[in-house]
Amino acid sequence: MSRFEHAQSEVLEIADSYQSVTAFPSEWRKYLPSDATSAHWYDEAALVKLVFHEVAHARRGGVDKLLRDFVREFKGLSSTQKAKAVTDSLPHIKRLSDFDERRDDVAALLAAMQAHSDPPKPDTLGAVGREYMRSRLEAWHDTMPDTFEYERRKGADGGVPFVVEAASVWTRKPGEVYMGVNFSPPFGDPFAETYLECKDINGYSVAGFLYTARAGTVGRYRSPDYHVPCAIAVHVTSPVFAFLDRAKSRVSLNQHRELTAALANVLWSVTHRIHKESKRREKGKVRDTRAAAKQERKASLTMKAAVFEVLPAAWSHATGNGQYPVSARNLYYAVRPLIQGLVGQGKDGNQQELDYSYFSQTLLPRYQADTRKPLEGIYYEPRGTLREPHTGAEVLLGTREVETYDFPEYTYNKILYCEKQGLWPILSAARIAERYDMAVVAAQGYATEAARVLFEKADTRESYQLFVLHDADPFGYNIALTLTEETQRMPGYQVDVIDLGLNLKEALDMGLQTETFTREKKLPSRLQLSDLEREYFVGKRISEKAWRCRRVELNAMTAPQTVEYIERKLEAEGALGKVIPPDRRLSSEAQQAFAGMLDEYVDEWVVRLLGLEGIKAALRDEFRDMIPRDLRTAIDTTFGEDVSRSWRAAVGERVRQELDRRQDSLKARVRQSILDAVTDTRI
DNA sequence: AGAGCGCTTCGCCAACGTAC
DNA sequence: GTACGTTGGCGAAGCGCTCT
Repeated sequence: MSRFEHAQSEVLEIADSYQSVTAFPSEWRKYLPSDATSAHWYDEAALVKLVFHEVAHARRGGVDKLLRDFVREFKGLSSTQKAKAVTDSLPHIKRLSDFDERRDDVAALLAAMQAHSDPPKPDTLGAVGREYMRSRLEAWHDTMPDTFEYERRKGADGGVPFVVEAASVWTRKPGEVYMGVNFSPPFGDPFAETYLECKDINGYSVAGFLYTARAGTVGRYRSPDYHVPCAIAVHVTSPVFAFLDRAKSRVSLNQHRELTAALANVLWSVTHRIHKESKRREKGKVRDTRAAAKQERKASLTMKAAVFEVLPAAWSHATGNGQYPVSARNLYYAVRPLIQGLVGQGKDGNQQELDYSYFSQTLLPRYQADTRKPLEGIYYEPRGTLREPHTGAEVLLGTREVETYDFPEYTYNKILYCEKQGLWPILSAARIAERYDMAVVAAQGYATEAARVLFEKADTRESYQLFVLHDADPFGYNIALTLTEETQRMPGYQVDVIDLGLNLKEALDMGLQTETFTREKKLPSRLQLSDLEREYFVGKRISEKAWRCRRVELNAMTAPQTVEYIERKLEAEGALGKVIPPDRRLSSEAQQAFAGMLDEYVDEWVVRLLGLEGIKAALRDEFRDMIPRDLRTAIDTTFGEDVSRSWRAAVGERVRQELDRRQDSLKARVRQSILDAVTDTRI
């Protein structure tokens, strides 16, 4: 809504609330529409309008006035001598209808009439006056003593006189604005679109001006409660309003500089004390609210502080005092209700919410770093998998899994970290892990803490060769970097990791396809880039904070290319050979294998020689009645002893009971069967 | 001229967002 | 899941304006 429309929309509201400040009849001299007007109040256009209004009237059967009579109706021109002097200057005009042929002569008429009469003084217009305004304002409001102010200005605007007066009084309850024009309440606000300005106060319409002066009382222009409540009276007397038709009035007043300036002036005079005091109170108010907000903030904690404060309790609650292992997410759910009431309100005025990733990725690690002791039993969900060659074992890279993982002896001597999980099927099919005795970590992007703990262990406590495979883009490079060097989250971490690439130059030399991507962040600051890499990764700026860059992804290679690439790089980087343990281990392995295999061999031949399968079948048949029937009772008994067992276990146990009970006779029968078999001459 | 106040600037930190 | 750049709010410090 424009300022104009805004002002306009207030007009009706204002009009409704206005009351006349005068009561007719009254004792004051006042200008009435029926009073003679002065020639000085007209401009040419206004006089033309008046003259031809008379001419039109004559056409419809009215009197076609003599010019002389018309002139004498004006203020200061009623004497016959002055009228003669005016008419003499227009010898061709007898009656007003004569202007029909000579429209231009109206200007001459106006000039002559103005020349022969004095401009009327504003005093002739009269004013409501100080005492009357005081009595009215005090009658209508509960006012504060010694706060009444009154100001009057007289003047002329291009010869048209005016009197403006205004009064104000401090009230106990918010007051009103009373507006009068020529001793009458105006239809609308005649100043609605009039710009009023005095000193640093300004505004459209009286209400707007008063609002800026912090003495607003009407509708949307009402000042806030902490301002000085007041009532204002404004009165303007001027024939100007008689000449302005309603449609034109509001806009036209902007032309009346003297009048509007005087109006703004008297308004300023009667409101500047209110203004000052309101401003003073406003400052206090602002200070108070600021102090209150500050107090509020002090009373409430930041999210971080609140989380740190409740973490011990949340931990106890979530883990049952350390009884159970609990994921970071579960701990988060324990923290959430506890910080209620500790943290303040967010920007939207609602209680601030704790974001899971903020909690788990920022606050929880920082808390543990600050307190220098990890929260017992809290683990992060695994992400990524380590696959051992030969054994087929898979290790999920989670906190707990890595903690309990023991490197298998003489099984592999290399670990490859691969940024892309999708590469695993290719590596698996190519049997790279087995051919190089190399475990493969298939991950997604940045390594988890667990993955890096594993690497640290493999590098320092054991002596594995570590490799990383990544995209030829800034983030791939950074992933490789964070696998080697410490980060905020893992201070002190330092592991030798061999970078297999993808290196940008190599990728381009291989003729791999590049692709473009949009970067909306700075490059990771720790990267050391070659000129070529800088050209590709810095890219071209396409907007305020976006760059168009190029990269090569691992996926740009075909599967055979990938395999060939990895093998080539492993050779080039001096990958260790296959795992071969020392002599002692070799012979102990051989002994173990020998013993194991011999045992198997003997077992098998004993079974065959004695015909054990036949003996077993015969005994099964013979002791068939040992199979228990009271199975449901047995299950009930077992469950009663230990509810964690299964029905299968209960049945098995019952069968064993029966076997144990009759083991002597069983043993005897087995013994007899074997003896029979041994004495059998067929062996 | 000095006190008091408010505005601007700067650095810090919590929190968020974007990238993998 | 992790890394780290960006944002936004706050307080401290410094400066300048206003008022007395």
